[in-house]
Amino acid sequence: MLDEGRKKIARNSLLLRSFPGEVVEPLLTRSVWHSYARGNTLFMHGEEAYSIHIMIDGWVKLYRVAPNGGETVVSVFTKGESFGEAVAFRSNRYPVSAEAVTACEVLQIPTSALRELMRKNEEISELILASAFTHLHSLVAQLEQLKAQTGAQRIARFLLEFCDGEAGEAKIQLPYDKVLIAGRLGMKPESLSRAFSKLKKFGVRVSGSHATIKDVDKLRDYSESDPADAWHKPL
Amino acid sequence: MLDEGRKKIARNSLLLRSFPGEVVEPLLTRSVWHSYARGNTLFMHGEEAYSIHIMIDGWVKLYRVAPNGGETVVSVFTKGESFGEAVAFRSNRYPVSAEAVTACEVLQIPTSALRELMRKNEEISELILASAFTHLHSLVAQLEQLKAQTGAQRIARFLLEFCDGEAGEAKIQLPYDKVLIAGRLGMKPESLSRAFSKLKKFGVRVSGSHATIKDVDKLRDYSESDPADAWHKPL
DNA sequence: TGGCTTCCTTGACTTTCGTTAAGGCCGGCG
DNA sequence: CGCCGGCCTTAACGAAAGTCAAGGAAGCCA
Repeated sequence: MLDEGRKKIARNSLLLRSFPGEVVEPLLTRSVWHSYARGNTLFMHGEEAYSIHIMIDGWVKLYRVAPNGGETVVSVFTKGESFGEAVAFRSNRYPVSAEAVTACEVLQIPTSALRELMRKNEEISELILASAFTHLHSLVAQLEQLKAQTGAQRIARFLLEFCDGEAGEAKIQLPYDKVLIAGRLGMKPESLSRAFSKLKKFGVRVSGSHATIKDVDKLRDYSESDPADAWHKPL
Repeated sequence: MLDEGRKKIARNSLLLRSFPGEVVEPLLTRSVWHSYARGNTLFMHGEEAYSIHIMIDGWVKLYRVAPNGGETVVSVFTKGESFGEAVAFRSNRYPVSAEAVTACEVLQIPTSALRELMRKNEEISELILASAFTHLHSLVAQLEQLKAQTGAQRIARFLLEFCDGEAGEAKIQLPYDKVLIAGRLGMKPESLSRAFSKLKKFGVRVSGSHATIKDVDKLRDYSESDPADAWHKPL
């Protein structure tokens, strides 16, 4: 069941922490707890959605498989994040599939419980929509990056997301394996490798799942520069 | 003001036609009518959103400008479609900019009117969210296409969207200029040209803003095939 | 320890696409 | 009519990324 540590993470999740305090406990009571081993499927594209998902631990990827067999990673979630809010409103079908990429623990709130709550508490609708809007927003950002930046720049940006506010040197733990990072950034693992080596001359070292950035600001400059200009940047 | 023809289009728009009949008229009365010349800006990225937009005529593009200056077309809307629903819930800022790509007419419903309505009528929240969800869905589809398909395949799919259900031969009017089509599909105009000529051997002719497809099903096959296999497809 | 798998990297080759530059088509206008 | 300016196409080149194939490093298990 739900032990206190897990409950605490759930209460602090991006979605629930904006909820008025008195509604959270009843929601948790009605929620379902699930553990998944690496490689397990949470749900498939086209399935009907009965719950929204809050990550307690581990990593989950949302992906689609194109008619031609190519897999597209849409997003990757971890502790405190949530997905499936948009389908919670109407009984709807998932537009993507979800798979555990590490062992993970997920809290699942039945949409029925949420809808009931929405009816009693007007504010909840807006909060849930705000989450959906955040996802929409991040998809737009992803589109932009994919169209306007080179692979190496996308990785740079990806790395920078993990050093919050730090300046100068930063050490980073890569959160999941490189095949998935490549997928998330829209390229093949081979291209990822090559892109990493390009970043060496901007002060990035990678070994195993550990990366170090010599100068965060310099890397940020690079990640926002025009690809066409990148070659004549001073080192 | 709102003449009857325009009102009719508005009432039949994807958003409003799902609304209960009695609430539509008051909404229209509180709405604002706008005409834009080609090239005019409806709103800019970062501006605060006071209304949602329903297209009555013409075409509007939503786009973002990356820090490095590159423009990304996020989506393109025409008659009967609407955008900006997601920001209507909370007073929020637009995540994209909007520009008229042809002369166009737009109906703008103040978010205040909608919110008032949402409070009175529980169902409306869900309907608006359904719209937002549709957009989210189409962004996911766009991501997938961008990552998993070649330029020529994306154009094929784009063309196929305009021949609804037809089989065999189809004639299509390209809706806007090729620079914008290229942007919408994530490529440069030159690449679009080249891709069009690749499609010749799949029975696609383009001249000016007019295109003909000899065999819709064959083109659909091509658009869904694995890029790696495409070359040994029988003609 | 040795064999095995999994994950990652490298290299050579090919395709795709952006870049640059040049030229064609066409409609407006003097 | 002839000139001009958009808009589109073509070609030549180079950069970026996918494909194919080989090999290295780390971990697991007997």
